[in-house]
Amino acid sequence: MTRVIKNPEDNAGRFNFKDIERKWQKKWEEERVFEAKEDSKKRKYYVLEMYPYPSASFLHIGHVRNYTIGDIYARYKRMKGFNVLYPMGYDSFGLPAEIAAKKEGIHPEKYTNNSIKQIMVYQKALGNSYDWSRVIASHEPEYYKWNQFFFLKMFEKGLAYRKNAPVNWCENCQSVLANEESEGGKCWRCGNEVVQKDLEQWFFKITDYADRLLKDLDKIEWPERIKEMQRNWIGRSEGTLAKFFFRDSKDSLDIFTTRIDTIFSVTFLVMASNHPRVKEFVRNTKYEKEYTSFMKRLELVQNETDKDKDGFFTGKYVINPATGKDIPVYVANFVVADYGTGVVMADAHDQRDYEFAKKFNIPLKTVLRPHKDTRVHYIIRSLVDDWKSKLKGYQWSIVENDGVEIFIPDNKLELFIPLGQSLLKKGPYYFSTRGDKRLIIFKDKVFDIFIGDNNKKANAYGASLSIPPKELAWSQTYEGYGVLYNSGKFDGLTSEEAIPRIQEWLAEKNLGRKVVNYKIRDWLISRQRYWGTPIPIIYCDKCGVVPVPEKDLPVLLPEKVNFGEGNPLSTNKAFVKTKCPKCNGKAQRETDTMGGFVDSSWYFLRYCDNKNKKEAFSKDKIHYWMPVDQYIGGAEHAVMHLMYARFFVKVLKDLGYVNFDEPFMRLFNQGIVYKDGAKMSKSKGNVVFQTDISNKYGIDTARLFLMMTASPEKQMEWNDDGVEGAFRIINKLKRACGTLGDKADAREESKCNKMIKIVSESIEILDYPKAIVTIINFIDSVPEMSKKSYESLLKLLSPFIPHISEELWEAIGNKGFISLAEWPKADESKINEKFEEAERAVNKTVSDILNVLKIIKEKQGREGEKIYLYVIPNEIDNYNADTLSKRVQNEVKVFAVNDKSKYDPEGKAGKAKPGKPGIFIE
RNA sequence: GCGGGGAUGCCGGAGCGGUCAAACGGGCUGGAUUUAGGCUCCAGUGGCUUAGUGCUUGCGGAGGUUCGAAUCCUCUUCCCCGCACCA
Repeated sequence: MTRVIKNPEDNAGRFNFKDIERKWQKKWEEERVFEAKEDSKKRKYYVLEMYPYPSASFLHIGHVRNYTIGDIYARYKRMKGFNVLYPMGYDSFGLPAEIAAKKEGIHPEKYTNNSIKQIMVYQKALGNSYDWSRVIASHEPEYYKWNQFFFLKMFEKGLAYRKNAPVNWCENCQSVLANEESEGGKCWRCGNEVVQKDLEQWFFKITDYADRLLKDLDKIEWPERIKEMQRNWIGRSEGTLAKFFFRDSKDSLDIFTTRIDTIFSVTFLVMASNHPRVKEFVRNTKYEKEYTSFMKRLELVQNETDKDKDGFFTGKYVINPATGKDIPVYVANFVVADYGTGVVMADAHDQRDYEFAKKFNIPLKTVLRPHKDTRVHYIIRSLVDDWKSKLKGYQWSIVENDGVEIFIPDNKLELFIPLGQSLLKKGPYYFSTRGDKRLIIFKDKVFDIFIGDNNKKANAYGASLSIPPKELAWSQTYEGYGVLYNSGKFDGLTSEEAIPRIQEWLAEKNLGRKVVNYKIRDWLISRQRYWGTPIPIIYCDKCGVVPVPEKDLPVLLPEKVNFGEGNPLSTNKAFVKTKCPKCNGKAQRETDTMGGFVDSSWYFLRYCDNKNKKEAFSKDKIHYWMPVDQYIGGAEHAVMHLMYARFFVKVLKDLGYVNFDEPFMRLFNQGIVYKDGAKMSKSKGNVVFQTDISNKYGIDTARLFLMMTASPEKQMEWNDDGVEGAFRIINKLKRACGTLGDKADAREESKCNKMIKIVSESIEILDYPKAIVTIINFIDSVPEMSKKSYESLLKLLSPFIPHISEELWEAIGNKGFISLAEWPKADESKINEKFEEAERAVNKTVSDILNVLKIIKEKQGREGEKIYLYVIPNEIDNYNADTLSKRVQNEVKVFAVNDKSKYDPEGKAGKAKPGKPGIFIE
């Protein structure tokens, strides 16, 4: 399967990749080429990759790809003259270290330090241009001290608080999880089922920032899908809070709805089963039995998608504030306790409510029909001689001589069928509506039709559409906006008009108000694990919850704890037992630690000032470097790290520590590297290691291959064979080095400048494959280039293949690092498209000649004879004549007629006349 | 169900209204060089065909807009990703 080149280094002609890599990596380090210094005169650029978890003691080519994407950008910007900050560090707190500790009997700290040491060796072998003097690791007290510091600041402001709440618990990890970490009911880390538990936990009040987190998304250049995920997660919706009072009581149930326009339709309420008041309602009533059996049923189907509607009557009645009528309160399995108030008003204009009502025989009342102006128009494309008979049983009338308007009483839906001349061609035909996605058929007939939002458009599309027949059913609910009826004084209003009016009306009566609701929940930061930042809180028997005074920070993570006996920190008595900072009395420390996403919420700030002992970072340095200009990382953090970090920065701004709103101005999501159709993983055994490739071909080859094969944002399939292509390109580059000329001709200059232009533009937007392809094309089309072009070429390539570029840069007599050389500028005045045209002409001529040859040889049997070929000098200059000769393997002599003597000293060509093409055969 | 992204040769992928669909890489076929292999170089690689610088198709499917569409519009099928009974 894998083709192995025996000694690639021999083939490369004296290249010894390993030596070259070591040589330049050493030089870069010794001369501190990539260390960033604040310099107010220089424009800064901050490139950052999400800092890795140092668990793996190896790097696979997926890692290599991720790091290379950032390195290329950093190197490019550096050569462009920016003061580049490009750091690396480690997200070193977390569960894997603890698991390894348990398994192998190594202390997590030792395990982590070893891992970091190991991964650093591999990372350094990549030759990336990191500023290694700024390394940070979040498990170090110098780092996590500031987690505690910021926690205390947030505690002061009420942004960190403790509450008892139902939380996500992962049995496997033995810890709670944040909402964001529970992915579809599974633990994000281990995939274990997440269960609900009521626990007292620490939260950060991210909900206070929901609106800003949403609005500021417009300020940043992120992939749309990530922004969209965040928007969905924040889940802002404007609606109404309405009060439903109990009969003869001052007590009420609050509901949240976005569709207060349907309030007159509300004939019952539904509550979430775990709503705190449900138990109270049914206690000691005949409904308690129903409750118990429902809860049992619920558990059984908990993890099924598409559950049937289920629930029970609570025995309570409330008053519909609009109609004044008594309506029953049910518990239903489709109501989410977490969203809104956990109580929903139910009516005839919601599919779920409708189904529920049918099942429990609750009466329904419709109050909405579709808008006049959103009336659905149809075209029948078929020839319907008997169309009138099709409409039998429906109420219909001809409108304005060009259509049929049909009224279906049950559904309050009007259909409009224009009868233009473009219709009535061929069958079959059926009806469907757009917008609310409902489809309608006439009896059992199927109509081939198209829907437009107005008559004219429907006509325009009409002839073109064909919708395949389906078994269609008309759902009984109309869920869209429409026109109100059965709604008292609001009759005749559209939904859009009615919503604010009803809100006002309810507000006047103190029965409701306009509200904005968010889906996002507060960020649960407590973890019942050892390997994390201790939460700096003390519980005093007298004073209650007391923050650890700043001067006592950091609260060090105790070295000795027992694993497997619940919360590890609680097993260290000396740690737990402490004195109250306020009253000096007996007190206990908090034994939960902070989740790792706290660490990663501000690490990018610490890079700017990683050695600061007095503060987390100095303002001056932060304000010089921040925000991160280009952030690179996986999409899996869309609503976790990327949300938390944004929140954290906003908090820090409000606390006066930073002066910007957003941490990452541009975000880039790299794609995943697959092998044999699956994500690389040790357990699947489909891992291609960094060293597999770098030992054989050198790390530069691996980089080049990874970058040229697929756009960085795309997922890619690793293919061993493909590496050789990249390897050949490097060899070609090396060969070109041996034939450098003094001066470039106009053609070369044109091509070179064009290359510079395209490559620069492509790298700028991280379109690396395009940049590489452009460079390859240049090498192929100018095999013997001038030294100047070659130097430009090397510079353009150096971000991709830094070691080899340095080596060749030195080999052709340059001093200093190409890594610090100035990025070439394209001189657009030198670019001339006529050279491209000439090339096209050559290509065409080549195939012509080969065809002619074929004819002569095969058809005329004149093999072995000497053939002279003349071409028009305007189109083919001497360079291209040479190329032509080469490409047709010297079987044919090709030359420009205006330079006959040079190519035809014997005068054999004789009669060729300039300006006239011809083939002369001797 | 909702939202986002896709579908192009044997494969990975360019092109994103016209001047050239398939750049570039891999694979395959033939040739040159070579003791042989590798490396390197050249040509071919959607289909049809009588030699062609010719014809004809062809960018998931159907239809439309346009003088002209892989590219824009409509619908449809399938795939990937996210959210999911969010009122």
